[in-house]
Parts: sequence; C-alpha cells; structure tokens
Amino acid sequence: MNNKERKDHIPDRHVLEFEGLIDALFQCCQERMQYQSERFGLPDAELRCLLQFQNERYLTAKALAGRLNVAKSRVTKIVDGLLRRKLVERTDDPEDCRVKLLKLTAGGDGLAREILSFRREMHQGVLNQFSLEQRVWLLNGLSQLKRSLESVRELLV
Amino acid sequence: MNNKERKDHIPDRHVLEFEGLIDALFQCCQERMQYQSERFGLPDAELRCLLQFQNERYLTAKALAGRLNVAKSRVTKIVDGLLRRKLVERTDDPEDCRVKLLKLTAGGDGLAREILSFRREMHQGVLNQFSLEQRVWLLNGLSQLKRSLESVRELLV
DNA sequence: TCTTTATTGTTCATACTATGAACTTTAACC
DNA sequence: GGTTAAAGTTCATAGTATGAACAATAAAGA
Repeated sequence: MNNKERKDHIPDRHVLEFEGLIDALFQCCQERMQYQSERFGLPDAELRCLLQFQNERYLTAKALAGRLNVAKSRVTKIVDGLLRRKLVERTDDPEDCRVKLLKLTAGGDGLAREILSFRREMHQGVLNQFSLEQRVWLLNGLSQLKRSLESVRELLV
Repeated sequence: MNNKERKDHIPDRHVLEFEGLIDALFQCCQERMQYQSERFGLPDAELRCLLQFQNERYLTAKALAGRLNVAKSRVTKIVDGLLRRKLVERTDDPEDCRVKLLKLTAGGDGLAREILSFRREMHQGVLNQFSLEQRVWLLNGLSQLKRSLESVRELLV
C-alpha cells in the first residue's frame, strides 16, 4: 500500500528535507546577524534597536520594548549601550515627565543607514540568484510558509 | 524608464517583501525554540545537545562542539547540565583516558524521542497546509534559497 | 482637593548562551 | 625520555533576557 495518497499524510522524506532546510536557513540567519554585529561593532540587540528608528524620529522605551519584543528592563540596558556609544540621545518628553524620548544622533543615523544598505545589498545578492519567475514563486512560497508557521504556532500557545 | 528590466536589478518591493518574510520566519523559529525549551523543561542548548545523539550512541565533548558549533568550554557547561538532570552519562574511553564518552541514559533517550516526535508532528502540521504540488515547489525554493544564502555568505567571510 | 490607581522607566537578582586563555592530564612522535 | 599535540576543565568576561521591587509622575474619582 502506498500511503503517499493517505489524507493528511506527508512522505517522511519531505518532512526530513523540510526540517533540514529550516534548520540550515535558521543557522544562516544567525550567522549573518553575528557577522553584522562584528562588522558594525555593535552587539546584536543594540543593532536591532538602532534600526527601529527607520521610520520613527522619536521612540520611547515602552515603544521599543514592543517593537523588539523584549521586557522594558531590557530596553533600559540596550539604550544604555547606545547612549554610551553616542548613537542615540535621550530627552524628557515635555508633555509627560515620566517618558523619555529617544532619538538617533547624527552618528547613529549614519550607522543605521550603513547597516540598512548593507542588508539591502545582501538581500539583493541573494534574490539575484533567482530568475524573476523563480523569485515570484519563492516570495509566494515563503509568504504561505509564514502564514502556515504562524497558524501552527497559534495551536501551541 | 522602467528599471525592472535592468540587469541585476530587483524591484525594491521584492527586496522589502523578502526582508520582511525572512525576519518573520526567523522570529517564528526562535519562538518555536523557546516554546520547546519551556515545554520540555530544558534550556535550549541542552535540548539541542540531547538531539545530537539521534544517530550516534556515543559522542565526545569535541564531537559535540563540532556538531553544535560552539567552543569546547561551552560543551563542558552544557553537558554538566545534562549530567545533573541525569539525561546523559559520562564514561572514560578505555582506549584514551583523555576522552570522555557521553551517552544518553534511558531517561535522556526517552526525552529525546519525545522532542523529536513533537518536532515531527509540528513540521507535518505545517506542511499539511500545502498541497503536494505546492510542497514540492516550496522544498525546491527553500533548497535554492539555502544554496543562495550560503553562496552570498561565502563572499562576506 | 486629595487620594487612589495606573504608567513609565530604573535597578537588581537571576539564568542562559557563548568565547578564549590558562591549565591538567594523557597520548603520540621523534 | 623529552617535546609536542590533543581532550577536557576552570575561570574571567560579555551579551541576551526576564521579572520583581521601586521612584516619580500622571490620571481618574470621591
């Protein structure tokens, strides 16, 4: 009997291949972040924090915690690092003394741009190895994969 | 002029979409690992270590360092945790007193099987949301993506 | 107005991930 | 036998992350 045809059954070969690919892709991403971190001389968390200012001139600690998916006490630490490096500045919100407004310094803005353009080039390099048609398929596949992962994750949490 | 047709040029829209998808997928993987870690009551590094014994009855600290991509001093720490939890045992290699052979205890083996089958089910759940045809496309796309990421990474290092 | 309640951000204790240098023990190679 | 190499451990250091306790301030109610 060939159980390839059974409902809801996926050949082991496919699952194994999928697991291997996901693991490899995940590892690639991790290595890329480590590389980025070394290249720009900034711990990964601070680097990610810096990029949050891409479309936002001012951010509060709370907003950063939400965007970075970390506890607010973590944000304090990360921002401390960025302040020490003079990549961000902190000012009191004139409308509410509890909140501190963070914004990039000129140096921080320059560095953020550098990082962004590095990432852009790298991603372009990756996509360049696909033909237009393949690229469209890939983006569709990844987008479906994302939805699928998220829906399976919902079942767990 | 439409630069979609220019050689080596990829529409910004595609790059942005790609960046977003990669980030989201990466985050999903991270969250999955955290969930796994909590579910099985084991720090992530120890959990990953446990799974290395899947096809290997005995492993040395050095071999584990290679498989896990960490320094050997890190392995000492990870194995300490697994020993404390009685998930692995350590014996001296009769042929070379310097090396310690690690192997799973019955409990460790049972836990490893549990983790493996949990992962298997989850991945099956994800793939189940694809038709056979889509699945094949996805696997091909991911595999090409992996090659592409790896080749771009080579240029950096 | 005065009091309670909620919010913002900091500090601190804790835990996990990871590295590299220094060191011990043992094996291997002249 | 003496040097060199390899396997593992220990320790100092750094980064990632959380949650509880806390101070300051704002907002809402009585």
